[in-house]
Amino acid sequence: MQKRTQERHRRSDATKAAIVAAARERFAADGYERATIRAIAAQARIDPAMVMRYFGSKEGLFAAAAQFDLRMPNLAAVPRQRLGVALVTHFLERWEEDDTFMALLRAAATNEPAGERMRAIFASQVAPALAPVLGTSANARARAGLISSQVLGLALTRYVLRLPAVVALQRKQIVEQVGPLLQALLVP
Amino acid sequence: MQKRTQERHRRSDATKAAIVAAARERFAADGYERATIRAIAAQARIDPAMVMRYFGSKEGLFAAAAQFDLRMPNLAAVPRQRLGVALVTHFLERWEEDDTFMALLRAAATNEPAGERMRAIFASQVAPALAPVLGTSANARARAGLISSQVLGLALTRYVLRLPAVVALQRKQIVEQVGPLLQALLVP
DNA sequence: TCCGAATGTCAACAGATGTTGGCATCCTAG
DNA sequence: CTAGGATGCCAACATCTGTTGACATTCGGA
Repeated sequence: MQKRTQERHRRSDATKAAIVAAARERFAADGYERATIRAIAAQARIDPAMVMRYFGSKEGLFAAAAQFDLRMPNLAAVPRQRLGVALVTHFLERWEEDDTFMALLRAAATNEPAGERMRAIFASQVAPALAPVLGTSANARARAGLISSQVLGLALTRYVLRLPAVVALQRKQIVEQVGPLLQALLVP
Repeated sequence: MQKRTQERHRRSDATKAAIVAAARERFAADGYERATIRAIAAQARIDPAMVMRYFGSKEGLFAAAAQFDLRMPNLAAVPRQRLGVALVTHFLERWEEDDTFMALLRAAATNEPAGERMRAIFASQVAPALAPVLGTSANARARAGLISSQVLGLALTRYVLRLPAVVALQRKQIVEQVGPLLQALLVP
C-alpha cells in the first residue's frame, strides 16, 4: 500500500464527493440561502458537522460545489458560418450535463460571492474563447458581453424562471433560432 | 370632511407606501430571503409589527411590492422597421425608472411565488403586446419566448450579475446592437 | 497487537427570522 | 369633551440557521 501523503484514495474522499454532489443539487434547486447545510447533509446521508469539518463553512462548501468548467471549444477550428450554431449547441449540452451551472446561476442572483464567480467565469473562460473570433476590435468586448447576455437569458428563462414558452422549445428549435442571432454578433 | 369609508386619505396610507417603497429597495438589492422584514421596517422607519398588520406576512408584502406594469406600447402603431429598436428602448427605460422589476427578477431566481409572478407578467403583458406583430403563426409563441429570453438576459447580466462588459455598454450601444436582433425575431 | 490519527455522531449554542399579543398614543366622529 | 377605533411601539415566542466542541468509533501503520 502506498503512503497516504502520496495521493491514495482516502475514505473521506467519498464522503466529500457525496456532500458536494448533494450541495450542487440543493443549491441548484433552492438557491444559496434556502439550501441549508442540514438539508444538504441529510441528502448526503451524513451529519451536518461533517460539512463544517471538510469545507469550513457554508461559503467554503459553495466555493467547492460551484467550480465549473464550461469546456469552451476552440472556436478557431470551427467553420466561420457555423460559429453561432456551434456556440448554442455547446452551451445547451454543457448545461444539461450536470446542474453545477444552475446552482451557480440561481445563487448568483442573490449571493455576492456567487456573482463574483460568475463574472470570473466570463472573464477567464468565455471572453478568451471568443477572442480569436471577435479579434481585438473596439467593440469586441461589447459583443462578447451581449453574447453572454443572450446565452444567459436562455438559461434563465428555460431553467430558472421556466417560462412555458421557452421550456416548450425543442433543442433543435433553439439552435435554429438562436444560432443565427449569435452568428450576427460573432461575425457582423 | 368626507367619510373614511369613501376613499379619503387615511394616515396609514403614507405608512403603507413607505413600507412598500422600502420593500422594493431591499428586495431589489438583496433578493427575497435576505431582505428581512426588520431591515425593511428599519428603512421605512417604522416597527416590524406594522408590516404584519398591513400586509399579513412577508409573502403578502412581496405580493404588494412586486406589482409591476411593463406599460407595453401599442406595437401595431410602430413602423415595422423600428419594432426591434422600439422594444429595447422601452424595456431599458421602464426598468430604470424604478426598481420594482429588479426586485421581481432577483426574487424570482429563488422564490417560487415570485417566479410565478414573472410567468404571469409574460403571459398577461408581454405575449399579448407581441401578438399583433407575431400573428398567430405556429412559432409565434416560440419567438415570443425567445424575445423574452433575450431581453431578460440583458436585465440579468446588466443589473443583477453586473458583468463588466455589459455594464460598460452605453444605452445607445445596446439599442443599436440588440435592436436588430429583436427585429429578426419579430419580423423574420 | 496496539496506539494515534482519521472519521463520524450527538447535543448544544448564539444569533437571526417571521410572527404574535399587549399596551400606549393619536385622531376623529358623535 | 369624550369614547372608540386607528395607528404605533415594545417585548416576547417558537423556529431555524450556521457553527462548535466533546465524545464515540473505525482504520492503518509500527
